[in-house]
Amino acid sequence: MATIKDVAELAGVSIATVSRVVKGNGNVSPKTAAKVTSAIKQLNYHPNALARQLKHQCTNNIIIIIPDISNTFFHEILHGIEETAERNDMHILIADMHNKTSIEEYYLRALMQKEVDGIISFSANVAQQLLKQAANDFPLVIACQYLDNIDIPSITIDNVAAAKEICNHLIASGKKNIAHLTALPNFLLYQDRLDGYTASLRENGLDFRAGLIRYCSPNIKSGYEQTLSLLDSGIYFDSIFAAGDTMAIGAIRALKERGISIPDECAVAGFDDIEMSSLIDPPLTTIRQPKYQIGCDAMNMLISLIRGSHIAKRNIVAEHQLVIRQSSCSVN
Amino acid sequence: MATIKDVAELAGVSIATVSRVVKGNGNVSPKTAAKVTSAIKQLNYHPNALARQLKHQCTNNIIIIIPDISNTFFHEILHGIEETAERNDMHILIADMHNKTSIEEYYLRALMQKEVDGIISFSANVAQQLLKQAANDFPLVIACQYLDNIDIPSITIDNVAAAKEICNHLIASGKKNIAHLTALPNFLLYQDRLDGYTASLRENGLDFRAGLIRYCSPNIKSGYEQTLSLLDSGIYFDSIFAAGDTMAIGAIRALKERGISIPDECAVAGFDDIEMSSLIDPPLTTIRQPKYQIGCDAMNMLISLIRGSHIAKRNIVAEHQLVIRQSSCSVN
DNA sequence: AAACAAAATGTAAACGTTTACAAAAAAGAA
DNA sequence: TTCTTTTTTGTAAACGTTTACATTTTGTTT
Repeated sequence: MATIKDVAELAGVSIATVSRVVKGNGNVSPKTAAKVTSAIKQLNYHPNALARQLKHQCTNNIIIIIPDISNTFFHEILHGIEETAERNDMHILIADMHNKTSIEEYYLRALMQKEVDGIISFSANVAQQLLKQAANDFPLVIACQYLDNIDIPSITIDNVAAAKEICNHLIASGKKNIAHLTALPNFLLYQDRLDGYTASLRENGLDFRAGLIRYCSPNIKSGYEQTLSLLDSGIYFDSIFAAGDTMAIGAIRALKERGISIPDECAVAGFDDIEMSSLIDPPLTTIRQPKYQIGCDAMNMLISLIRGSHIAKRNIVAEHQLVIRQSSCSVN
Repeated sequence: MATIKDVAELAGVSIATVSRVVKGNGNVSPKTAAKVTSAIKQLNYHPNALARQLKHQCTNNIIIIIPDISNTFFHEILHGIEETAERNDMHILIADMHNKTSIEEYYLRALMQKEVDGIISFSANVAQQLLKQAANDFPLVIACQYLDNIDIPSITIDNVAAAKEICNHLIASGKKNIAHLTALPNFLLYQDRLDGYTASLRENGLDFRAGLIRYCSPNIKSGYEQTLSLLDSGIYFDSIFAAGDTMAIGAIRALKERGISIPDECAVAGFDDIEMSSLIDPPLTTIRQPKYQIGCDAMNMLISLIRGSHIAKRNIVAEHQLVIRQSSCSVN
């Protein structure tokens, strides 16, 4: 590997001059520039990024921590992030946790070690102590994750209110026995949605029945399996609220397979409004999150943090929207 | 930001000693270690990763370049990559090109500047010169992309043979008018699949008709639209071979919407065997790529390149498999 | 041709680590 | 106690850049 020194030697100039040529803007005479350029070509020289970053104390790289990249929910958010990043000359890299918290921890450490300029995390699944410490001294934004009263820059919708709203809708449609598919509550947001569900029942004078709650992994297969198991359990229900569209899609598959009519015999509602939800049969009633906008806002927030500029709001609550489709209402 | 110097000063030792304590293995007396540890805590010191990497000349980070992260085809491959990486203490980061070649170029440059230890790219959509140069001196593996006779470590299936095989299957099922949905041929692999299609026609004595070829973006929506446009064109066809499952799924949606029975009036075949393909109605006939294995192999290859060990095969051809489902055969 | 200003180049000190090597301190053996 | 050996510590030179400052070269003005 040729270094700047080799180039300087070959071109017969000082390393400072080489650096100026590489950077482009420095005052260097055309003759010298030509000599240097030729030496660079000849040696196939590439400036070392680490040395440069060390000197500049910044990398222009930022990392997005995603719990599971195959969850399509994140894709549109990523668009928003990517486009905002590009406008600001930042480069984003995605760390797929694959639901392993060790990965989140690793990159939070990388942030504190200045290996990257900032992080947007869609997980918050490590020791609160670590999160707090990272957010305190470094640019970190938590998105789509509720945090129990620690002050970290964040953006999220109001999951409790949204879940309540969609359950109220089911109840208003005449359903009184709502089953709930949720995911393991290591993510607080599933806890929030469960809270919204119970709040809705309570406010409508319905009983909470533990037998109607099923824990899934947040994917189609698991939603499918848990719905079958629910059907086999013999417990009566006339609707399903799944805390994620993937689980809801699995539920629809199971119901159809058993010949149960949707929504008449059993209505289904999801959460997130992923792309597939409007395409399946029947189209899925769900909560739409302003995904693209969340991405943009999260990135803008992070950039402000990196630049040290003032942040108007450290905790943004984005607007959600109830999207009613045929899975919950015959007449639309 | 506290540096190693600050810690050394506070603890009253040399920076070498601090370094030894941080690293963990060095010979340092318990008393000194305690002093240093306390100073580290007190100053909230985190070693600078860039300085460390500069010294070590390696980062343990490798980048995966993906054309479009929302293409589920890549997700299972990523599993293979991630698990192999973890076993080897490497950390992977995903660069989503979002189909912009500028991003691929940027990270190839990052590789040459030693910002990362290696790259696996699922794109090859920049100047061949750049690719060649990068692969020549740095650890780079191209996966799932055919490269026109340049010698770069790679792994791929035989796209021509696979496409031929699936078209032969359609023809053997009695279809004689196969439409083809393909994607813009900036990716050579689509060219390959088209070649397989034409080869199959030729070998079976059927005419190639340009009107049966439609160019899509490789996603559901575009497959849907192009199929509708094909139907509206009035050109007769009795089957569709889509060069990707997402396009095929769009095609199925369009056919169903128009009340055309699958596979009797029109058979459909895809390519890739993504998760959704076995779940839709009717299940999709397709070519399965050994995705997980491709991920493992690509990563292992890259690790060998990084370690400088000998590589048995620089160009791996993975085995594909024709998966026949109901979208092409009523009786299965 | 001398005096000056402007442009081009070089020198050397950073950036924050790691690590050979040297030196000092502690422990063990005689 | 004195001499070795072992353990612990420190010194200083890397790693490959950038950049303030000093110096030299070039060009302009008189």
